[in-house]
Amino acid sequence: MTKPNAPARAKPSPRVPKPEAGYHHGELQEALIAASEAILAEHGAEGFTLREAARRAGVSPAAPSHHFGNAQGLLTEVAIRGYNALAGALRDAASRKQGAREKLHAQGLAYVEFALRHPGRFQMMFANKRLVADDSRLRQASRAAGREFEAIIAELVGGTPKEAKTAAAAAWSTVHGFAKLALEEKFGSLSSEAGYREIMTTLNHVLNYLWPAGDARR
Amino acid sequence: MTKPNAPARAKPSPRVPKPEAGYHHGELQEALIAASEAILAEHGAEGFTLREAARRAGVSPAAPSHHFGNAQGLLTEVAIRGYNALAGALRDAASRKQGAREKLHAQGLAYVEFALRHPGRFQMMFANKRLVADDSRLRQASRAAGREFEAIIAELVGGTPKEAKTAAAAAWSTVHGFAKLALEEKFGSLSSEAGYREIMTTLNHVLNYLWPAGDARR
DNA sequence: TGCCTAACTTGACACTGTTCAGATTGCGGG
DNA sequence: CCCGCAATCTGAACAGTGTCAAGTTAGGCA
Repeated sequence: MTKPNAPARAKPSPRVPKPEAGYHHGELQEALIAASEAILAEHGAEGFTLREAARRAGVSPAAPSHHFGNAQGLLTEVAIRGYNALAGALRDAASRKQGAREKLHAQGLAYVEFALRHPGRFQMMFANKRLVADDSRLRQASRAAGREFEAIIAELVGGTPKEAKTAAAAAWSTVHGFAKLALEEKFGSLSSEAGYREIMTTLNHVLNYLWPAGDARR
Repeated sequence: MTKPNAPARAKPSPRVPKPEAGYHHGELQEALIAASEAILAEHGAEGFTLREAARRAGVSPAAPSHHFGNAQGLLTEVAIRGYNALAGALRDAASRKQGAREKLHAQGLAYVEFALRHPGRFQMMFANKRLVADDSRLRQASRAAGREFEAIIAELVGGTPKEAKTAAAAAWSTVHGFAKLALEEKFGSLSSEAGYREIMTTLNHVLNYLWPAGDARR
């Protein structure tokens, strides 16, 4: 029950080894990442444990070090994928709308929704001390996600690049702060789906307040 | 060298016991809280350890449990004091200015300054999983700090209580998100005083952008 | 076929938070 | 004055953590 990869039907492709061999797991990197994401989903960022990830992947506690160096290395990989998923969600949300303001609102909703639906992963993405903070791929993934914002912002505010940068910082701060405060239950309980929806409508009001329709700063 | 309280000169006041007696420390609660705050200041929220706090207070690792139950209890006390300090900083900042908009800007700067000057304490205040999240005194302290915002916001936006609540959520989200992102170095390095000042001017731009002088929503 | 090397295990170490029985202390009541 | 008792703190233990060095296995290439 704990192993995520039930051998429903052994893949017939010849080069994929059986996932449960003794030594030589074969796909340990992927298995460890998947296990880590499962732990984050189940127990949040504070509940992650390298040994538990190894346990779920069916290997000894020392095995991950050969692939990721240490726990920070593994979590960095998880965070990179998280940023990629976030960037995808932001891009998706914007692509479904027309007009810069509508795109930005949709991105804000998508950002908070991502945070509330995957709290552990989200918190870990922004837990610099638990990651290899200066990893170039991590920084790149983070900046790529940020650029999804900046692209829409530039479309919305026009103006000089400096103005656009300010507006992007403002937008990111708003949705990030809202997500963080919501996750700490500062806007009410999150345990029920009703509470979740209430918080999302509060977010809608906030976005309408800070980025109104006929914005003179446009 | 690790003990913060060097017995420079034994206080002559009769009722204060010597701080280094064997059993019966006398002021253990305060000593543990002070030690915890020192650890947070030196090593951040991730660096806190109950045993280290006990060590600095000159006491066995089991001693704190008699006063705070467990590590969460001690950290909850630290967080309460943090919220009180934050509320004081917000009140101070507002009291130095005239006009609702100026007060709000000053509060925003004070909020971020608090976060950047005391990162460990700030992060711990919002680390629900490491605190007794439903402690009534903690909730009260948190709401008291929030009210410092709401008071100014109500003055600024007027309108219905619902509008004021929306605006307060917007303001808190903005400064909280900015502080969190700044602490994760998403706006540049924080290691130098120059970087710190640059980030604070960015915050100024953000505040001017989101709450401009001649705000039509006022 | 045989061997080299990457992949993984084993066992250990220094930590962590928490529990529990017992030692110590000082305060209040006689 | 002093003595019992409750509050306070210790010491040792336990289960669990991340990481390292050294040993073992097996996949694939010569």
